[in-house]
Amino acid sequence: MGTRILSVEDDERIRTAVRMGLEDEGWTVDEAASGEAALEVFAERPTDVVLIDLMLPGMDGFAVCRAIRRASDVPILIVTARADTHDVVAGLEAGADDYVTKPFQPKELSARIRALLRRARPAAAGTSQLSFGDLEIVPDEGVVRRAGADIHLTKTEFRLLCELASVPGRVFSREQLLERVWGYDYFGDGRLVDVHVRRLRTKVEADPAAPRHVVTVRGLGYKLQA
Amino acid sequence: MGTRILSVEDDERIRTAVRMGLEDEGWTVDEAASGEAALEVFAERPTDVVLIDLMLPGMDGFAVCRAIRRASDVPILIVTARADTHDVVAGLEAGADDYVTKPFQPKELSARIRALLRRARPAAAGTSQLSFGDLEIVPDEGVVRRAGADIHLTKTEFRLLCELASVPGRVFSREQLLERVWGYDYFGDGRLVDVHVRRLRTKVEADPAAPRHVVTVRGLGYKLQA
DNA sequence: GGCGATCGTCACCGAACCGTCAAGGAGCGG
DNA sequence: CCGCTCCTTGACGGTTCGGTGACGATCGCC
Repeated sequence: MGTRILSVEDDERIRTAVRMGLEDEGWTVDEAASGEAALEVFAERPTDVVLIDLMLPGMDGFAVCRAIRRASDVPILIVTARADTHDVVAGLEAGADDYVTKPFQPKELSARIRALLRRARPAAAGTSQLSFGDLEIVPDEGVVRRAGADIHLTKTEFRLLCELASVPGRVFSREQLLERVWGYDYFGDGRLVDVHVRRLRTKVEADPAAPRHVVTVRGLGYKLQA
Repeated sequence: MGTRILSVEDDERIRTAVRMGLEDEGWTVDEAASGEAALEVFAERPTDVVLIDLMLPGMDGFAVCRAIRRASDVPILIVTARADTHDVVAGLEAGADDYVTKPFQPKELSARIRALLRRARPAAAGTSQLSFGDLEIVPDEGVVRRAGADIHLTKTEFRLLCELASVPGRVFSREQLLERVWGYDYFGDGRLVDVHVRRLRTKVEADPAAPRHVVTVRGLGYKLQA
């Protein structure tokens, strides 16, 4: 199996208790006592599930959640003493998949983690194809090449391209792109996606006026194709 | 967009309360007061999320959950008064994705549903694809292919084609098509459907003058065939 | 603190798309 | 063969939608 779980929790007693419960299930547990440490661990180790406490020294749990979600689709479970509905909603909006309030039973935590794994696993299996005709995407170091030549993309442009590339040929609506590229709680101008698509096209397309890769599907959204 | 939620709950007051909360989010709600009814509704309608109460007359919530899970990957959320850890674990083991205990806040329920949709959508979407001879319909990509070549359809044309394709060979009257493609409260020119059928034919048919797929049934309407 | 890169917003434009209409056919019954 | 009904066809304004260029705010780096 080799399921790795990252537990982000500043209270050492709870952290230990959580770890023992999870190890009883046969999972491997990484730990972090702060948000900053969590992001570091997450970047270094392959992680299958993340548990986050909301009350952390330094950056809070919501911020950690958003930061991780920006980089990955890993299942995130918030584990916290804050049971207020407002917090639950905020946590889920920040990209978390589940929200458990302390005190909780280890059995319930494990069951919820299993439920998340069950759903996440198949999705993680599909490794994204990263070549589209003369277009080549190299996720490490955020580089895109066309016909062998490096193209510099900004962070937003790159994320947009990666999102489109995640399911080649599939149409993504503007809402989906806003949600997945810009963040879950985005409210703003309706033209935002269009503008970035345009900027992306001027760099990626040989002839931006006649796009061959980043194609618009009127009334639906955009898609990427070879 | 048309997110459909099936709510399985025998207490009418709670059912109504749940429905109103969900409809506030812009979702469409189907309801069932028993497990048997739930399975029937589920088989008939496209469903994006299922909410299940554990305490039901006849077959209980766990059984409903397992039955649905056997047939589909649809996200399932258990909503119940039974807060015991044992029940939570049993529910999740039965295939549910989340477990919420009453009393709950509508906001929290909605947020949890959104979280489920977020994760389920990409996986569940790649299912539907239809073929009619040399004609191939791919709803996900908003694309129709004939003999491998992409054909561009407008949104209305595409919806019209999908509607006809939903039951191949069956004749759809103009009223039915107006209702299902354009909306329930449509009043207007009687020739609207004809015109769009024509536009559809010029794109989809090899020889628009002698349609082989989109066929007219005089006095009744149109149908799609191979 | 200054400067360039990047980002989000806005107003405008052109093209695509839609709904309507009127003028032909094509089928069908008498 | 005639006349009726139903369907097809071509064309035309109004509207919606996406593309475009520009502008100010913000960020990051020096």
